[in-house]
Amino acid sequence: METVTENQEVRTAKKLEKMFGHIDFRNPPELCPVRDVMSVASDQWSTLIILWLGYFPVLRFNKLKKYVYGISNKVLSQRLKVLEADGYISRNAYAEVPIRVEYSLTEFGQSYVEKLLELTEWMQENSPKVLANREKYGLL
Amino acid sequence: METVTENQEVRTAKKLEKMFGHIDFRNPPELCPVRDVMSVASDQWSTLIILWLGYFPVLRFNKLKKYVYGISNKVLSQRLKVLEADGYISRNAYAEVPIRVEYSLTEFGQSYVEKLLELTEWMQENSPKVLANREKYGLL
DNA sequence: TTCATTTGGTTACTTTTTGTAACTTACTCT
DNA sequence: AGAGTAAGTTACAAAAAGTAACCAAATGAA
Repeated sequence: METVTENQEVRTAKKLEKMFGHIDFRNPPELCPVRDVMSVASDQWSTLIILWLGYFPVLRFNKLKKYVYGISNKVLSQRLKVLEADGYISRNAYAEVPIRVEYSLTEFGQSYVEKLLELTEWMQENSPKVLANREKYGLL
Repeated sequence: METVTENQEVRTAKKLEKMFGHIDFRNPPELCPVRDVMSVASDQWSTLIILWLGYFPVLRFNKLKKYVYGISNKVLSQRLKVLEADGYISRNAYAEVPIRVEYSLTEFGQSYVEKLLELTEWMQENSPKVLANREKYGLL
């Protein structure tokens, strides 16, 4: 089992240093809002919602529910509210009957989905490794 | 309120198409393991653990608990087991008294932390916007 | 006229996941 | 003998998530 090389360690440490300075993750959430912001945006359901809104420019409640397989009305509606409050998505309701409500990414949400796609891409490439690791670990 | 431009939409859609093809997120988790793999790795506590292990090459249980502010023994121990099973971290126990257990990233974990750092960097840059959005939304 | 249908949710209730804090093991130091 | 230490575990309480029934308001069908 290889340990981390000095170079790798230093490189990563410098990056983290630059990013967090003195307000690092050791602080409680009140003093480290990044933690809170991140936990909303990278929540399992939120990421799926955002990915689907990156795929289709506009989606209505029931379409979202269909694409985000397995989500409940309750959680979908909660997450949409929070994501709207945080500025990732916008909600537009039209006074038709039955009512029509359209959700879409804001520009800010667009910029986030780009990042999220990179992470997802990594996941897509590497999930076979993870599954293989799980198998191996299961045998121990 | 700007809607998404055609270009942006098409670009993102192509990326998602390339990435997921027919086994997309509409499928239940059994058929879409990426969802499951991702929900483990991007869990709030897991990301903090991994970031800290990217910062320090080796950390013992109680140090991790100190850095990952607010985590409980129970959850820390659960997450460490899962992250080990998934291949991100390795656990080395030394039969001293009291026992010494060292956690560190595997090479695979190193490659993940790089991606995670990019996302975190985006969060660090953009969390002020999110906080501002929340304020604004709160007034409505 | 009465009844079923539609969308975008909400509500009450159950189950699962988290958090809290006390406890454990095994050896060493006072 | 009693206290301390590291790395957890365990029992119990609180919070979050899942389930499924319900709602409003108008439209179309019987």
